[in-house]
Amino acid sequence: MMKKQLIMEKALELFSEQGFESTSVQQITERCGISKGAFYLSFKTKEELIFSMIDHFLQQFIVDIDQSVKEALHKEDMFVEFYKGIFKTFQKHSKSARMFLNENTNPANKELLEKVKAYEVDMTKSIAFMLEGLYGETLQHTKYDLVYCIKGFMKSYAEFFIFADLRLDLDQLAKSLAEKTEIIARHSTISFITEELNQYMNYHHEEMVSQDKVLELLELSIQSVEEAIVLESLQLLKGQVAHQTYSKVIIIGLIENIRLQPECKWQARLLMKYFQF
Amino acid sequence: MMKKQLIMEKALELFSEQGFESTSVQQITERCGISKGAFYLSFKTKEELIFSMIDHFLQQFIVDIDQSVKEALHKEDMFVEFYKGIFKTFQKHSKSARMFLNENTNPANKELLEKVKAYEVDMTKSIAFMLEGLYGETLQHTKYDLVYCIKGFMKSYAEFFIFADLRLDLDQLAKSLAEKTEIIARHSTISFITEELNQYMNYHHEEMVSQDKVLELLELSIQSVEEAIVLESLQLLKGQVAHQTYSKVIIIGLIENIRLQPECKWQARLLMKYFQF
DNA sequence: TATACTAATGACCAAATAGTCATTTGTCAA
DNA sequence: TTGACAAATGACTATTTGGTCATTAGTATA
Repeated sequence: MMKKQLIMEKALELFSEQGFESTSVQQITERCGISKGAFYLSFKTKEELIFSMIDHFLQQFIVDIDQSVKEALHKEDMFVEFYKGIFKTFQKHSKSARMFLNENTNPANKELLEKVKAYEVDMTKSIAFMLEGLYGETLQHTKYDLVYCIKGFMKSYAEFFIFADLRLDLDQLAKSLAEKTEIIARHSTISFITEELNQYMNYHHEEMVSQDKVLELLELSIQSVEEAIVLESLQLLKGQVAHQTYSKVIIIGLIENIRLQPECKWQARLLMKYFQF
Repeated sequence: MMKKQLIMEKALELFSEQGFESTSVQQITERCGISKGAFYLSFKTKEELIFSMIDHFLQQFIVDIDQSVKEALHKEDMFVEFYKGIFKTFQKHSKSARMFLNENTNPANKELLEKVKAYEVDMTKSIAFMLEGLYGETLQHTKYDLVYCIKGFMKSYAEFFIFADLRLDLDQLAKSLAEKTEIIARHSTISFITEELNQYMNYHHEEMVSQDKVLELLELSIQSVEEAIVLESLQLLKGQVAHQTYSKVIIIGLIENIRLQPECKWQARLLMKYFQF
């Protein structure tokens, strides 16, 4: 449905400018050039719009961050690549990023906060995964602190991307932060965040990957995808989620088939989680 | 006026729970146990309340941070002391901190954003000042990056204080972050934030210290302070702001007289700025 | 007790809010 | 041209919002 897309895009602008609470449905419909009734044909309530938006935009955002991690992994200058990817994502999705940063502290709505937190946990885990890839066991007890340092760097330097419209030297920034990250990784000895504390802060908020949820999302993709191979892979995967049939290697292959399709990136991610690969 | 205090305190609770926009005057008056009319005897509008609150609570907050810096300066474990002070402040003013973090990204109101940003700039300068004290010129071109790293650490670890109610080992946390900070200071060579970029991000938002503003705030203190020495110092300082009379050393002495009075801490800070000491 | 004054109340207002629904418009195939 | 169906409209409602003001309660002085 094209209308939904339009509404979400214009709403994102308004939300990133004013926040959720101070944006009215009226304003949204005005900016879209549609009537109030038309809005309620696409979304049952204003809340439903907000939740849809969080899923829609933060999924894109997280998938890109994930991609940065994956591409950076095992490269010579892993952290440089990582930070470059991160901040490119910040530039590309600056409106989403702003909304993300705005509303993840503002607990006007408990459920909403949980949802945003869940995405942040996702990001946290991506970073931890990257560190494990590079340092293996050698980092062990300072790992989580390093994760929080990296997140701190991201949040602090995000200011430059989100609140000012500047031409910035991304390479220089990435090099600068990569150096700092490596230095900490190599020299830091005193840790604060224990395994347990990390568990408490993260797993606590983690979103469940339920069978129903996965099936629902797969169905959504199936209806919007055209390409034959992708479509068939999705259908097979849907069958697999309902009743296990194929072996691990086949499933991975099927996920690989859909992974690059823009509409399926999140589904691919979720399936990996669901099958615990 | 006692009513004002009561309203601001209860409003702080509500704002830190729900944010500005989703808190109504009705809710505030209910929690205070007063009528709607009584509210408007203390504040002309809801906006005036918000602005008063930002000044009231963020001034306390910044003064405490400042104090942490001052007390830490030149000590053996400067950074440990600094971080300990910072996070104690976070615990003590957790509601203010939450409001601060909530609303400094949410530009529902431009003026409000400017005000909150101005306080953040204040904090940034405090940290820069501390670094200058410790490293002098040796740090020069990586100084501002270090400031942003420290701010990043603060923001990232603030999560533990503001969104969870945990018993935390502050000493361990302070040691851990101090070590990281020192490591970066000592080993980092690649900088990103130039003098100019820092100027652009900070001085841009800096709040003017106008004569009128200082006089107004001094008058406010004069009316609320009882102690003779403090009161007389305030009056002399007010005269001094209006027409220069005394020498620098005398003025500093007078500021010293008022500095420890809780109601005057912010005034002391502002006077130092105003006279450019 | 009578007077004067301030502090506090809550019914009231206009404006804005999220959400509804009878009606109109647009677009097909027959 | 007609009829059937979906898409879109905007006047409407019920509720909530920030803010006002005639009235009342409380208190101190004469």
